[in-house]
Amino acid sequence: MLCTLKLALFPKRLTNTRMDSERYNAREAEPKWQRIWEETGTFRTVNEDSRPKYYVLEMFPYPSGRIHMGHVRNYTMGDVIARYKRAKGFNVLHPMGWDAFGMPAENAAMQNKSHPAEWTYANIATMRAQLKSMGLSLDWSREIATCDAAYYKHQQRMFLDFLAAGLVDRKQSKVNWDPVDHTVLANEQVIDGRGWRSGALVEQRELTQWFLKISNYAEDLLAALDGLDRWPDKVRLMQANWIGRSEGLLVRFELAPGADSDAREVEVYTTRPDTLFGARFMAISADHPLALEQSKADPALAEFIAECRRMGTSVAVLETAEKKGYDTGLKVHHPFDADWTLPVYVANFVLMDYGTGAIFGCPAHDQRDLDFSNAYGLGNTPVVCPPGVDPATFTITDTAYDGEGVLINSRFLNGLTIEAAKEEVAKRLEAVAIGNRPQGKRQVNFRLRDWGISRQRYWGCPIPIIHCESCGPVPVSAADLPVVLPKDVSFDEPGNPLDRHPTWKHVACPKCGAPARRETDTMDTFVDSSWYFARFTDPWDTDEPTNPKAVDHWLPVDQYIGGIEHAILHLLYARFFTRAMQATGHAGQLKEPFAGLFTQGMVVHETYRAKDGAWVFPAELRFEGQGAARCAYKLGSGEEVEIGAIEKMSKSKRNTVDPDEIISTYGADTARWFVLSDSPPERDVIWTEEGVQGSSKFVQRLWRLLGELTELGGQVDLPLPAEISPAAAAIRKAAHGALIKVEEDVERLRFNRAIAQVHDLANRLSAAIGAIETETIGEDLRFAFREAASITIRLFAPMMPHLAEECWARLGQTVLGQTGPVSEAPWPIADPSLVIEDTINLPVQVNGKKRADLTIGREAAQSEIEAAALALEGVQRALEGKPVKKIIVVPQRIVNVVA
RNA sequence: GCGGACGUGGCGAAACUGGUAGACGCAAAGGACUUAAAAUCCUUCGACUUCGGUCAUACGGGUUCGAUUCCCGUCGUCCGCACCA
Repeated sequence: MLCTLKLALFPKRLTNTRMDSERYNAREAEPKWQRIWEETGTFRTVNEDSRPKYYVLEMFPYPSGRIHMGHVRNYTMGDVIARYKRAKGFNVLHPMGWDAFGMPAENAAMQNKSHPAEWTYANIATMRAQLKSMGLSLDWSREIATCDAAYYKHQQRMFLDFLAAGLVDRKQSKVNWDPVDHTVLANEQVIDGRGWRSGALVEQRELTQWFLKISNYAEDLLAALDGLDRWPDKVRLMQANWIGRSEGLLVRFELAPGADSDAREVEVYTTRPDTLFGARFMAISADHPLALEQSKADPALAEFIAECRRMGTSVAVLETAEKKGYDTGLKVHHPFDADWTLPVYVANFVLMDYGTGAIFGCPAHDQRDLDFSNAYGLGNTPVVCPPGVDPATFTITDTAYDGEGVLINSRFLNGLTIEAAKEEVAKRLEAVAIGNRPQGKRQVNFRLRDWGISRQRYWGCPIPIIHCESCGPVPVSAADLPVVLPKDVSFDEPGNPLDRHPTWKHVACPKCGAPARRETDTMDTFVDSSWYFARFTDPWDTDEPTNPKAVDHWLPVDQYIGGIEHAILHLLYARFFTRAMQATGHAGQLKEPFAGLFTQGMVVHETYRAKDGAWVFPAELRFEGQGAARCAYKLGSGEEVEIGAIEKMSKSKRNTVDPDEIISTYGADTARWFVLSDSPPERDVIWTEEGVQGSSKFVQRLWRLLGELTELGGQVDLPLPAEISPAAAAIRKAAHGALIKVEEDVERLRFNRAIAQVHDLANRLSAAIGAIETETIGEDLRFAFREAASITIRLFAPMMPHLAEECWARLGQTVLGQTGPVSEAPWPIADPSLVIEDTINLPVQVNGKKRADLTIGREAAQSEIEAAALALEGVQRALEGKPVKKIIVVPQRIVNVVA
């Protein structure tokens, strides 16, 4: 646009017109190549192929409306890998789909009176076109959308299979209720006491829910993390913490006689049985059956329990909440001493859903117990004495001791280490029986809870269950799948439209035929994304969710790429689903879904704020000055706005840059190059206008450089002559050296380094061109130029595929025998011998400080190097006549003279 | 509170397994070309310097011939988990 306008205004600028025509025109070239790739099916992948497979996958997007820069970064990285692996001879699977169910579609429906399906499919169409304009090497023939009945019918089928396999549970439980979205949230979806999507403070409610029994696999999900050696340690650690394994002991405490209770005992779970002789009280949860029983005859206790329930579970509440308790008057016997009784409190800090909902309190060695004990005057008994402290004087007042030590005040445990004492207690309590059960039992506990998947929403996968008065919940028969969402729904009022639909839920019981009612809850959308990677391997199968042959062929995903925000939720669910699918015959031999995981950083941008506090888009601003003096002004009014912190691009802060605008202004290659260039891929990248312009300039520079190389390379493709000039050797060295490094960097996903290598190569080739006299170009130089052009194009082709195609096509006009697009060309083969030189440069240090450089034969003997190093002027000066003690020569690296 | 990561020029960053600290890019300064601008090309670019060097990888120690890299401590930033018994 700008160019043509200029030409119209200044028609006399003929020289510039010529210059303009020599510029690379991304706006013409990019759609052209995208069309060619599509028409020739360049990136279509066939399952039956003799080449080794490589499955590269980026986390599929939610069709929110338009793609953002985070998508551009994510999909560019995946595309570089896909294109590189394709060039390396792999049969690459690189599919794309849509995580299409979810709340925003319903919110949009409420606001715009449009149907969620309409909204979603329109967004998919927009975003598909946007992704295509990025030039991604995707196999669009495998595209899936999770909101298609063709997809979710398989999900319903797997739900039924999981149900039959005992992997589904229906139970009443306390759930996290999001009062804004009017739906239940899984534990994983509650962040700091708030809904992960709505940000609303989560409430506790009792509801009957469907659960997937992820806790069945807790042990395996934890243990298998060790084998995921191509996952970031951080993610593995986060998952391990989330699963939260602990080894402990179940201990039964008998109720002392005289208690008015049906219960005979209270069981506690402890990881510190060694501190049993430090016990001062027992505390049970407000939801513990014994507490509930006792409250029936004790109104004060009932009130206390109600108070506990009213208390929120948000961080703020928990941090400030006092440790409160209510003495039930009940007593329990100490397991090792029938004459020793402990009072039983109902306490607000004991959780019903961890362990047994009851603990014994050892104030001396647990801060929380100590706070409680001090508040209620229960005292404490130190039983672990820190090393070097006299047991006789060791006391605890305000700070519990939870470190290492030796047991004291503990009868038969005295003198033992903590570990030995734990073992001794376990052994003794296992040997004692109460009734026909031992008093103690070792138990491994997990923090991981089962995955509640019921959501009171419309736009999700219907749970294929029918509730019958007499038969209970009855699975829909597989032949009746899919249970399709009704289209005629209204979003006029809050709540679940499925539930208030006039006819949809009224069906006959599949078992007895009596009138019954459909389950109106739909599945958590994380279910949809827990198996899509498997569906991609054969998305055409209409009968089965997956084709086990295709699953076994393609999976695990060799390289999965996405944001760190999915470190627990999606990645843990997908790992669980893989196991559940395997148990039900849907996942072949697959153990883990993602062999390699990479979590990329975000795209961040400066924020701008007007005087009235409103956020301003960068596109609405012009900038003046630099550094501290840099200012931003609104384009229309000229009002100065405040330049704020660099933050994640977000619509609310208006610090976004629209990929479409960047692509139409600079081209997709520029955008791709920029998001890869500045920062390491796992770190955040700061989007700047200068940076994009830099990338754009480099696109033009490569276009010119390759034009020159192509021209200098000549018209024929003769072999390399025997006689090679130093200039030609230098060019070959630069090209092959860069090739070796780029290959290594791309393999290790260090795209920023790979890009630096391409820059460096361009600098070297420019310098080489500048240094030669055009008349003296011999066949050796021509060969070197042709070779350098061919290598360079293929090096940057994964990052900037359109530019590469244009350069490749131009080169193909001069070099005989080169046909086809660069997207189908093999990766160049490096010749390492070209990079090795006869003489090397060795830095020489004296006492660890560099004093000189030594240029010496590559294979020089140690004695030769030592003598030459000592003879250097810089070394002699630094030695100041001091005698040399020894000389360290690290071959090919460094010489250090120690004086 | 528990667990983890990180800290390098004006900025984004490199530096392999302990071996020349700052590759590459951005920004900046100077120059060439131009009536001028853009674009392009060339040069400079950690600090100090008596031009020999000296000091520099958050700070303080240690190991080593040699430390951005390994160890200990301090400070700071970020992330995850959090009444988990």
